[in-house]
Amino acid sequence: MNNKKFIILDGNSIAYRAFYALPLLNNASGLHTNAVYGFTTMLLKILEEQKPTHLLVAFDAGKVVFRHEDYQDYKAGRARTPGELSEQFPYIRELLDHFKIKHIEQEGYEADDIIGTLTLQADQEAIPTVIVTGDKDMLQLVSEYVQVALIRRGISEVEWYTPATIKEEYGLAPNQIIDLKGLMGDTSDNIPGVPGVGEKTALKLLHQFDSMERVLDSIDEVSGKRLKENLEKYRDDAVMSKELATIHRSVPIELPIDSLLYTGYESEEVGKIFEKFEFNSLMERVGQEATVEDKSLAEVDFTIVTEENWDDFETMLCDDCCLYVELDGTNVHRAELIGFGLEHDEKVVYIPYQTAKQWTGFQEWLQADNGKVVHDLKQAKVALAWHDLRIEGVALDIMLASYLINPSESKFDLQEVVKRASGQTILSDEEVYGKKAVKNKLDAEQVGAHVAKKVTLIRKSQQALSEQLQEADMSALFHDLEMPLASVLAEMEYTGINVDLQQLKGMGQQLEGQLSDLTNEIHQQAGQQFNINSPKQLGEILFDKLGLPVIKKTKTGYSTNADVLDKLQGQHEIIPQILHYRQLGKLYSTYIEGLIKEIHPQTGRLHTSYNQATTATGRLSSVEPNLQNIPIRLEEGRRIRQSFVPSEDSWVILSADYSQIELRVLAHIAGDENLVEAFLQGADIHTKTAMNVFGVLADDVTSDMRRQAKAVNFGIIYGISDYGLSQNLNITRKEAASFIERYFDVFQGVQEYMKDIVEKAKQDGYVTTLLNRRRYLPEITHRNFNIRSFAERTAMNTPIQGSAADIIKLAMVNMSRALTEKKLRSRMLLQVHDELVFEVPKEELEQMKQLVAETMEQAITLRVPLKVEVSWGDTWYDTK
DNA sequence: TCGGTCACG
DNA sequence: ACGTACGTGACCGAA
Repeated sequence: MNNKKFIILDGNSIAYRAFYALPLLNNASGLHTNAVYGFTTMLLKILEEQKPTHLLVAFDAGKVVFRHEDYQDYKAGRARTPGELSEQFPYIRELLDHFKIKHIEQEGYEADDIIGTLTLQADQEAIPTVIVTGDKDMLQLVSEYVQVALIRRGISEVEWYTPATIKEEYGLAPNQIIDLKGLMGDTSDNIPGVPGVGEKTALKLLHQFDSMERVLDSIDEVSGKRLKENLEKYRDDAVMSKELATIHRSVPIELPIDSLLYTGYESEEVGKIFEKFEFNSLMERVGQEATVEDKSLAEVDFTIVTEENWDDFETMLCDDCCLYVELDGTNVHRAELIGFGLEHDEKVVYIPYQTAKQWTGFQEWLQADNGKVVHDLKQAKVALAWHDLRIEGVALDIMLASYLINPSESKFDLQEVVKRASGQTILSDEEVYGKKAVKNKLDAEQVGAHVAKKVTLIRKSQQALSEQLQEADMSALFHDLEMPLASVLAEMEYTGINVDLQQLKGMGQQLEGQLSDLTNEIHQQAGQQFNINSPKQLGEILFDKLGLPVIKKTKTGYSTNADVLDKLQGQHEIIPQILHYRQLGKLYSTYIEGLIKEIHPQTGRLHTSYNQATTATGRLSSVEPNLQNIPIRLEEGRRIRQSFVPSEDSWVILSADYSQIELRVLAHIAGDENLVEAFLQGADIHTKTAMNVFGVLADDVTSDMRRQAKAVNFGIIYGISDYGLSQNLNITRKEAASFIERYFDVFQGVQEYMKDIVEKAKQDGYVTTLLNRRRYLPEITHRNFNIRSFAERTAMNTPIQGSAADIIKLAMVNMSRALTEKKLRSRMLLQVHDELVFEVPKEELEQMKQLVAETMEQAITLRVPLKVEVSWGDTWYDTK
């Protein structure tokens, strides 16, 4: 019986991981703490989850490591440890001392070798042991008693390795990991390996021959001429690489595992060091109180307005008020109105809905043009509309202001917005009302107290937000675009779009039949019943039972997405059936059942909610239901649109979409001569691109060339990478790179733009759209290549996507005004990023076709014309 | 609650 | 040190 648990941490490796995964944190005295912080969170996780009885942290010694004696270039390729990291090592040791955790470094040896030596002891003494590291090489030490916890995805996760999981992932035993590395090398340590041998080839060889030595002894039997030559030629490198990769397990240290007994830390001691590093957020985890300032707002004095006393408050109904509308329920179209919070000159009242319904003075004030300040104007407008109330005259919506100031924030509910603007906090609705919204059941006193705080904080946030808008030069964008748009959207949402329920149900029945047939056939072909909707079960059928080749893996197992299944086409008759099943299943669950559930009981229509403060680029999004992703690309799905119909007889659906708006915006912003010229000529842009990229005349552009050119154009908009394009087109990276090169040869202005915008983002820390919408990109200077690259692509894409969003928003505001001015009965119903959908009485059709096209095309003047295509029909499906 | 998948621009 | 196109939301199964 052995109830010991020995954990050994690879100190350098964890610190490295933490350093590169986290932004450079500073404490008040300017000390960098990100590696220390990351190390600490990992340590706490280990202590809490694993409860080790014995514990040690091993570090590399700062001096020459013995491997250098064999191979001068060992680790030469690796960038020198940055000063910001090396200065943190002493602090990590100090931290460990406060935790009373032993740590060790041994002159001339790496942490690997110390760990190798100690785990050998653990093996011999049969002590269950875990190595915590970010270094895959350590997998060679795995055994019956020794597991590796490999740090993944930054530092947020660990993946556990036992002999069985290594077998599963690589088909190798732990000691073959060094053969693998000998053959394939490791660029990060500058271990050469054999040129042309990557992980795939190395694994194939090892599966066939078992060890690197056997591979080298049997080169004759290896398939592939080039491979044979390389193995022969770089034989010595392979041998040396394997030696370099081998962890030495006989470091001369006298350190019995029994001496590493860990009896835990003293909360107070650890608290002291956390205080030094300012790890406030971790205090509670070690049993110390976090010394955070109390920023919560004190109780606010308020009065509940009733029929008896409302005369006393008439004077508050004036020009300088903050207003908050309290709802019960999350869906605004089904929500109950609870009451109103009103603030003027530091006086606060709470007006229960019942009172508001009676108080005509208040209702008149609601509609008056008196410069109210609110949070979420659109929500207020829609909720009030459902209760036959109207609100007008709002000058400032603090939610929208906060969104413009930084659209990348994750939340814009009142609590978060006011916290950012004023620094003050109040309880969340959930904390006040409990999990389910049951505000009706709380008395007016309790609800009033909460609402009074909310409206008080709107006031406290107002000024800071206005100033920040001004400083960022976004006042015009705010007042002339986003604020009016909120009202336009409110009307669209409240209007809703009519659906033909019978039509939907009919399609549903048809789909049910097809799905059940498909299910039977798939089960038959699989030879057993299983849940086709479960990627896990499907993976087991396809790859374990039917033995199809594994194309891609996910974190949790086999990948079975459409890309993968496409590559398996032709290998088994089950594949096309599964693809078909997936397609129909999606239609049924999301677009038949899903939409039917959302039909409003009172109107029989679909009332979506647009989120005006969600996307980082300035686009809208649509929820409950999402009407911005109704199928169109495949005919079977497209028919869903047949159930989107006008709400009155002899009306039609009219749809207008911008043609190539993003590429036109790019042409304008980049000022690229060729691209501008192409649009001025009215050319088919994808054909034009194909001509340039493939160097052929218009008549010689094949449909396949056009398809590839189209993908290149998309790639350009997304911030192109050769890898991304190669994935999309299923071509090699080299081919993709050459497409891109030829594109940039022709469209040099575009290339210039891409370079400049990234440079500008680095300078300013943000990028902007045509209407000065801003998106911050702090990660554009990140040390981690991936994170930085992502920010660079975002810098290229956001001005394009965001400007297109600006333009259609502008068109919507103008269109709404035009409808009112011209007293038209037509209604704007939906926005789908580059498309507007209306319902139109036939008498207005001719006028509307003109008006919509003109309004959208003239929304803004660019170096290139904007083009709008208008179509109409009896259903949304027929607008093509 | 999270990850995989898939619908849209 | 190290994986990828940009921006979303809904549904399902598995934990």
